[in-house]
Amino acid sequence: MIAFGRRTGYDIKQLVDRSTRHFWAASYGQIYPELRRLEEQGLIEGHPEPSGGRARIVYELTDDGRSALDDWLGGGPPLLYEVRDEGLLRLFFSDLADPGQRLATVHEMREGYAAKLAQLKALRDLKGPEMPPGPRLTLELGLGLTAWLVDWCDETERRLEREATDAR
Amino acid sequence: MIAFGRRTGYDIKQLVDRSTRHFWAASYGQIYPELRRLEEQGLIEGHPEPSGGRARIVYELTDDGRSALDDWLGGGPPLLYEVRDEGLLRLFFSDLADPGQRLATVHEMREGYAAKLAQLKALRDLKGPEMPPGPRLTLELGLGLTAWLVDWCDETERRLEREATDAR
DNA sequence: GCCACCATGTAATCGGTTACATGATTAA
DNA sequence: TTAATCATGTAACCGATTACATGGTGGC
Repeated sequence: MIAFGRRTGYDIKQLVDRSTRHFWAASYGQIYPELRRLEEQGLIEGHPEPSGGRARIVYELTDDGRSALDDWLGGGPPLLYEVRDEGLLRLFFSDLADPGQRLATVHEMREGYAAKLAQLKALRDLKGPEMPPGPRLTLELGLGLTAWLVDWCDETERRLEREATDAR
Repeated sequence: MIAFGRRTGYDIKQLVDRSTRHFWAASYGQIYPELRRLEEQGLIEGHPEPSGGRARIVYELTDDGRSALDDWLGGGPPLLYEVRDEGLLRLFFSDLADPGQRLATVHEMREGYAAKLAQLKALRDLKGPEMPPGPRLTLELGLGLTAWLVDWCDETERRLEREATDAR
């Protein structure tokens, strides 16, 4: 985020929430200590620039930081990929509950995915078409993927309903 | 997992790796201490059942455990949903690298998703059609979702290649 | 005899969240 | 004047991973 331009910790938090949040979140409790660590390592540099009487530290990338970034961008070690989806967990164990419960769980999942989809759409409409290719691509993927999830839930709900009536 | 039948910690680890791993992973370092905590809370009960000279503790659900499970299955608090995808992170920041890098990143992502898809397919072929509906549904979703991701990467690779040649 | 598998566990550490504390600035 | 926003930070805790340590069993 700092490589895109000089940033405060606060800036970074806002940016993350408006861009990478759906596949990589961050909290203040993570950001501020990390900024200190990165500065100790000489990868970034903080400059106090109070705005009025309000404390403010703007960070920028050092040459070392830039080359560390380039290393990471250039790839190498396998890419981390992790998902935690409690809805799916509930669905997995749904054979342990009464039959109607499964349909309710899928519906709950659908609501969750739909809410996420709405957030991503709002983001797209807010940022508009003047986005750089990188952020644009990740947003497009997020929109497509989440829409797929909503559709899957819809189809599965219908299938479960059909099966339930067939069984009668 | 214990609700599906009596299990050792080792059993649980194997099961998780063969079923929920793609949306909810667990390690020994998490499982064994958690079994102790659940027993302290009276939700499960461990019975030492050595197999030969090999130590072995089989756990089963108590009535309290069963009703705690039912509460969770019945829903309530919003479902946790978290993703960490380093490939997407790299793609997001790809405007900071040279143009060709983006294509390489998308390709790397494709390889990762394809590997995951292969694992899920192996799981399906292994377990076959005699799966209960819950596990079957989550596996189907995993397969569909991961296939969608592979397709997205393929399409995006083609799009980026086309744009690169058009620009010349 | 050896290797894959069964089986249990812990110590160190990590990455991260939650909740709190503080206070200035700006726009309605 | 008051609410939203800008801005920094920490303490307590949590959930989890990694790496290690140990040893028995079963099949080739």
